[in-house]
Amino acid sequence: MGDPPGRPYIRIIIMAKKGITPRGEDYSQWYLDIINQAQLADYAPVRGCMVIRPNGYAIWEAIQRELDRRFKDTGHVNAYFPLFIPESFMKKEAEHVEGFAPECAVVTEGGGSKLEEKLYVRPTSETIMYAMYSKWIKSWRDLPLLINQWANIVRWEMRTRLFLRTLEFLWQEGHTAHATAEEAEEEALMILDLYAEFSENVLALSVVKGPKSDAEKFPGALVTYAIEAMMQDKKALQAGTSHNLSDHFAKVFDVQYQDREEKLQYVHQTSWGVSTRLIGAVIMAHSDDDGLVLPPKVAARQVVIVPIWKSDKEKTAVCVAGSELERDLRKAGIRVYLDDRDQYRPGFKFNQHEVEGVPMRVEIGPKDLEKKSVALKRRDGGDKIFVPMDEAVGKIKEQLDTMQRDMLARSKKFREDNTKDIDGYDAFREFIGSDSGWASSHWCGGADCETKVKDETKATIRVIPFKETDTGKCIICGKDSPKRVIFAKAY
RNA sequence: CGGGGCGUAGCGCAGCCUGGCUAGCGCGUCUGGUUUGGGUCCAGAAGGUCGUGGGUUCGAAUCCCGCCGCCCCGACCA
Repeated sequence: MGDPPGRPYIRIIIMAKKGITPRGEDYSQWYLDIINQAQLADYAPVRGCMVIRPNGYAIWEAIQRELDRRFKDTGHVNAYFPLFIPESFMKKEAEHVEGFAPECAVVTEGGGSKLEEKLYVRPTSETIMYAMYSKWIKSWRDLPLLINQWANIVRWEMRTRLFLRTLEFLWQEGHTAHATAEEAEEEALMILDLYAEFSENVLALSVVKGPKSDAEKFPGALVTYAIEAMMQDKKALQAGTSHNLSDHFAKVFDVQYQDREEKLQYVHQTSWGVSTRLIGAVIMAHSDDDGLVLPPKVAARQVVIVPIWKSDKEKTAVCVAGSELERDLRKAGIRVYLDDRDQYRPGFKFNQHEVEGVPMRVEIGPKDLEKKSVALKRRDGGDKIFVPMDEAVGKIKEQLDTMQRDMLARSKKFREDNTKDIDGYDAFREFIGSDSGWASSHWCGGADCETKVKDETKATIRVIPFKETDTGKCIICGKDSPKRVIFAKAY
């Protein structure tokens, strides 16, 4: 990998601690160091592909668990569609093919001979799913159809980055069909809210909701809604999207139903997804120079108990106390691990669990036994606190809840503090050019103005916040603007 | 695809400029002992087609040419 230019000496000294480059020195190296040190992922033998290691996959499992429950609660069911999509399917919807063709992997051979029709490895599953929907949907009684699938997909990206952009990634894609345009719009917005609620309450990631500009919308959609989050380097990261597809795909895949008046109607559809990119978002939003910091709700291990001893007699005593606490915590529904490995010293364990982002550490040593107390340390900062042994479970639970809330509050404050109303194009260029955060600025809605900003500053319109209401003048062309939009550099 | 960097033990690197005899170092791993409230210490051990193909040379990790791969930055994108 090599040293970055300049200051090699300083880097060695700073890095000596845990092999993590400080954020302030090199943000993207810091991100990679966290992933490496916390053993979240590793590079695969194929360019642009990654192996998600157990520590990283556990985060994905938590995301799946939380989201899947929410999908089921709102009436959706899971299914699985094929990885391969016939070329002809991909080419049916004009915008869709134009948007995805350049980044598709295509299979031309199978079983030793050339295929009659090429097979696309799915970059998303609209086409193959809707070909099936066409068979399944005949009557208004078949609607709405609310299907989700957990799958892997492939997009042949030029430049990749662990979790944020890899050739293959894991995601969920929901695909629904409705009788009316209103119902489809309602579904798209309901899912957007679901994503936002999940993002804030589970990932502790504050987000801004709203539609995308036409330039940023999904190929084939009528409108794309998104939730956008701010990373610690003040760049934006799209954390989830929900599309109202209108009847665009229904028309090309002939998804029609007979309504109550016996008339044939096209369905109105939505699709929506979040991916393993969210793991990257969690890492970048919360972690620090000492390693990974995870919100308790996505941590595989929420609490680690580290017993401390000198003699064998002490060892027995603290381990008994430790396993009793472990049992009680587990009974209280907390994911806990008693780290009684005797080949490592406590200091080593402290560091390891900090690097790996375990939200809370509990220390039990001879002094604690004497005082009938335990020491608690939150991963997101603060001093060690001592609590009576018989109150430990309640206190730990309370601390984890507080930590979850504090992390969201910090995420929200950071985003708000670094989002500024910017008026005037000179001020805007200065603001974006100095990587100062998100610019909330007026935009007339014109594609030309949007393109100009992108070409000249690298910033794009991330989202058109629902919240904004005040009118003004477009910072680029000076024409009337209906509302402020968020401009930012993005991942 | 453009710019930059790198490829030597599981990982991180030195050695290359100025060719030479047995290719080193740190971490990790293994064995034994010692330690345990913030990354213990000591002793010993295992582990390498120097990315790959060719060339120059008495001799190549080192010089020359080709190829492959990976990482970082940019254009494209969840």
